[in-house]
Amino acid sequence: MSKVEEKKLEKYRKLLDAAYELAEHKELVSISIDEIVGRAGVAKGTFYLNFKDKYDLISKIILDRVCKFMNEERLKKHSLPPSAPIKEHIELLVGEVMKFLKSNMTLTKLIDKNVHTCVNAVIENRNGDFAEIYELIGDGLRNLGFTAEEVNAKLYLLFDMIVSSCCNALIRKNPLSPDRVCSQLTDIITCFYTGASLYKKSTEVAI
Amino acid sequence: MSKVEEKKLEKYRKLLDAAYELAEHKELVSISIDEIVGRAGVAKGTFYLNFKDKYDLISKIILDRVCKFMNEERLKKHSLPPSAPIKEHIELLVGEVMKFLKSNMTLTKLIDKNVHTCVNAVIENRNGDFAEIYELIGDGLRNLGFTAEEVNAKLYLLFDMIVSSCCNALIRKNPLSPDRVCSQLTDIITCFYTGASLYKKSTEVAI
Amino acid sequence: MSKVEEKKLEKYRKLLDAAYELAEHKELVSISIDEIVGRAGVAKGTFYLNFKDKYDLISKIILDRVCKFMNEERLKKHSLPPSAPIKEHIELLVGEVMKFLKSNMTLTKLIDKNVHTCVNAVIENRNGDFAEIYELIGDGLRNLGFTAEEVNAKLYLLFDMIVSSCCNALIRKNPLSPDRVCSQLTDIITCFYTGASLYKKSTEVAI
Amino acid sequence: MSKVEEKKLEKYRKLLDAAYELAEHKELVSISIDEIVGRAGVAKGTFYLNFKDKYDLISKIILDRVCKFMNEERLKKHSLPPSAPIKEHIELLVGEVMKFLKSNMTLTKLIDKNVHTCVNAVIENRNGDFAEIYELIGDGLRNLGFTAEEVNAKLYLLFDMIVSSCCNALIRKNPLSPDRVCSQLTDIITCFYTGASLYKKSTEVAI
DNA sequence: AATGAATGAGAATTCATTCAT
DNA sequence: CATGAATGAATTCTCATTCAT
Repeated sequence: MSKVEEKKLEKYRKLLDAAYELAEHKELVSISIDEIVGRAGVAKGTFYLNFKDKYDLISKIILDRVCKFMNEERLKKHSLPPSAPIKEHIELLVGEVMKFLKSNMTLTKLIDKNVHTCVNAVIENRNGDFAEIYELIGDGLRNLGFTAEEVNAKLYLLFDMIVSSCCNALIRKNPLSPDRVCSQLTDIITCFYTGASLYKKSTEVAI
Repeated sequence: MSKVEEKKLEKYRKLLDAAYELAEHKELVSISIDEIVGRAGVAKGTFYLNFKDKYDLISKIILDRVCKFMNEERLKKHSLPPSAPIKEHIELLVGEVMKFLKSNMTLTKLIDKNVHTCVNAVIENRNGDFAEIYELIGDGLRNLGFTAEEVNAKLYLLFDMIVSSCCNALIRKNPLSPDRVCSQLTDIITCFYTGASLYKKSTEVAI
Repeated sequence: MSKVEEKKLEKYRKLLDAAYELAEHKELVSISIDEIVGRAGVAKGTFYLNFKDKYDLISKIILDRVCKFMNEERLKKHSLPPSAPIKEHIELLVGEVMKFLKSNMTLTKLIDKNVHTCVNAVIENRNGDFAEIYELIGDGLRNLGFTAEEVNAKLYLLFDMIVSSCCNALIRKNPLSPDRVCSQLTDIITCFYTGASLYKKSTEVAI
Repeated sequence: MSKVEEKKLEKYRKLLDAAYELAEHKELVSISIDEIVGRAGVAKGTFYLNFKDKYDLISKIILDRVCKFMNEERLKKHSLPPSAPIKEHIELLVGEVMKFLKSNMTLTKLIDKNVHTCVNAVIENRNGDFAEIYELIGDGLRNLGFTAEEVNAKLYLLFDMIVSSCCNALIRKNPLSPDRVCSQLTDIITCFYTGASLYKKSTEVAI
């Protein structure tokens, strides 16, 4: 990377970080571009060299942060042997998503207003440890006989429910606490999983 | 109701409707109070006599509209005998929610940005035909042995998933079409239901 | 007029005058709304209560000023008996337009960039002494046998030439001085007038 | 021309053309240098190597295009024998100016805001077929006994009227259609011409 | 000569809110 | 209660111009 390109990238990062830091104290929507560039220490025009507008910036912040999550050691460290019961894998995933969001409340507030931006970003860019656990759950469903397309659809909706419910619990606490949400989500997904296996078997039988 | 009160209420309704009609063409966030009072045909000061600010107005619009949904004939007309298989009840509910939102895209866009405002409004104010179907599904879970609190938590999360996913499908179409979302949601919830019955039984057995 | 309406009108006038005064030193296009409201001593929002934007303001300034011209005594004072030769009427009109513009260079610069706004404003709103002289010339043409529509077209084009050429002479001096333009315009229009009479006669004869 | 000079000229032309093409969709005043260099495919700094600013560019565009008009075959193709009645020469000139502008509306809009830039450019740089027809009309006036200076003044004012009125008719259509403007301009100038011959004769007699 | 990243002053416009009538 | 003129801070975004490479 040339020196010029490096400098450009540095400014991009500074803007991303400045915005995130400001979002810790105020809603990003009500933070002005002036404040962001002021904190980043760049000229106002530079903002528009990097982002179309504030909403573009928000998308890019979310993408940046969730990519980090997916490579985090945390999923690996606690990770289970692939042979562990599916319920434990679900519990691990749900629990780690919640923990991650809990320790990044600023990000959580951003995601809460942009759930689908986040879900799409995660699924389209999945990699690292997250990708592994994601595939594992998918494999289970595939083994039950669902087509690849059905598996994707189900994973998408389930992951959407996880993200949306975790954010809601952390922000509004209400009507369910984060812990309750974790256990209920695990419950629901496990029941679904169990039911799915039955459902498939009976379908097969029916045929 | 006195004549004065009637007039006041009429202005309140006019404001609500004007805002909703305007939201059909533009994002409500970017509609000014000026435009709303202009279309409603009342003075600007009158707005502040009725609402704290624009966000208060948005909440009241959502509440107003979902209350109408819950009393609609549609749920009753197609309604099944309570003895029908649970899957059919779920299918009916999911299908009718999607149909309602599809024919109220303006409302759908509002809800998409305020999912939990909507879910809370619905669950707290549930009545009419919607309440019946809601109770029916709850009864099933209760019969499986879940505590009232657990039933509420599960219904909340499931309903949140329904609303959130329907809005997403209708607005972004992507990655799943509305029809796919309906069938997948029904699938997931039915599997969950089936699994839940097994889960409970095995728990009981385990105990 | 109520007190409130009076106050509103006063602010309107203040804005019109402030803008005109500022235009004496700078091009109106490069004067900011800030400067205008600053000089007028009203709030910035008030500007937008009165004008759509700066171009709307410019049109209204031109209209305001040319209406004043049309009622000025100057045309009356020197006025000729209607029976005077047409050339003298034309000379008077051209001369007075030039004198008026010369003593209102700020207005002249505005009109130079908006010739047709001005010509339309003048012709549509003509009244006072200007209207009289305008009609007189029109009468002459009508007497020659031109239809009303033809008379209007010719007057429009001739007046357009007068305004456009006077502005050009005063601003660019070049290639013709204001005096040369006056005499040449008078010449051209008089020749046209003379020729028109011949032209019409020969047409009649031809028929 | 050296290779370097050729490349430079090519960039100059690209900028001129890019600006003109952009002006087909938007007012040139509100087109940014950024857009122009973007479309031309050159760097921003290059713009300033070629033009002082945007207004310099506009002048150069007008000059470039009207020079093309003056060499067009169209005037020659339809051209009349010099002995044809003067009215036919005027009609040809007016008609061809209108046709040219009609088929170059983008240019017409530019000229409308810069009538005198255009008129000066045309008269100072006249050549080709246009120069011929221009001289022919001038000769007629000279033969009537006007001095060279008077002829120039009259031609300037008449040509100014032609350009200004054609632009106005094409852009605002109102109050006169392009066709009406053509016939009225021909009428006015022909009447002027006829009247001028009388006028001159009577002056001579008077002397 | 050519580039294009960076600048930052500055312009237009909006809009929630107040308050005298 | 209702009105709507007035406010002016705040915000977004543009853009001509510079200058290091």
